Amino acid sequence: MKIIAPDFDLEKTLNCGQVFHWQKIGNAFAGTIDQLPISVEQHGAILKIHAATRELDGLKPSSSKRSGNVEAGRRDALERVVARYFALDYPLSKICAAFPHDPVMTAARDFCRGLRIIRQPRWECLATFITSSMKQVAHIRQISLTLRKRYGESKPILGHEIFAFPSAERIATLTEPELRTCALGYRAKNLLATARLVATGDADLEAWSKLPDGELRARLCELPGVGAKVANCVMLFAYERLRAFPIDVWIERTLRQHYFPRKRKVTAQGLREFCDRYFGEHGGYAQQYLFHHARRGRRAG
DNA sequence: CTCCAGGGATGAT
DNA sequence: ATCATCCATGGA
Repeated sequence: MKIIAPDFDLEKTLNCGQVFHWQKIGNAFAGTIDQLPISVEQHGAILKIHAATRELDGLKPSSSKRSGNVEAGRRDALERVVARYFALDYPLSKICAAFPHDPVMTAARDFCRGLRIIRQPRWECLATFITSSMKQVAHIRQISLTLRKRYGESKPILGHEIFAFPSAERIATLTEPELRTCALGYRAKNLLATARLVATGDADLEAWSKLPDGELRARLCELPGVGAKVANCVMLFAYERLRAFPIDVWIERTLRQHYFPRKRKVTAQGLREFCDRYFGEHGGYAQQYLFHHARRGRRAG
């Protein structure tokens, strides 16, 4: 099926470092939206979507009455799932127009046109970013793939086998030595401990969605392996908190270089306060644009 | 080979 | 409150 996706760049959205499991197959990207395996191919403002029919029947039925047309119901459900995941309902042009008007931000905005912050499943996003500490994007992708292949559910799409991210309950059944064989290193202990908290319900990721930003960040930071940076990533990518501003080594380098040139003695706390004040309501979006531009903006390839 | 990566926890100033 | 160190692993 096809859906219209204005102000959207699929490749930038999936390769900007916010999500780590989508695989390029020909001109399409294959992956899962939570448990649903799909492939997506972009042609201008049109997205061509493929999904297995039997998987669609597990989706919630449409609220609009379609007079018992099963096929139409499936298409409607699939369109809603895809549009929600890629956040096609967000007014991207307005968000970008509200960015600060400085040369650095303008260059990033031009480079990242069509990049959207997507709505990721909470546990999947949290678990992935726990494994991200001091890792390059390429290796985070490799860890995600290994976890999915070993402990996730297999889902065929377009003749390829892809895998859903394993549940917290599944991870919680493992031992630390088992997890370490997925090349997680010291992060295995944190992932396992957090999986157990989520599996038992002591950490209720869904209920936390009702908390204000400060309390949500505090709850996330109580989890093993989650500090301010990972918490802000999860808030931005899985809780729709567009103000959350993750500061990693790339962003810190960019900020110091372009916004505080020739100035020593800018503390981490000082940077934090500057980001909150200067980038404001959609700071997370601005951050992601700066991040992607800094990483991929002027590379050789 | 060396350097570094979407950091966090802990302990010492 | 800020700084130093350690933690595993692999890409560049």
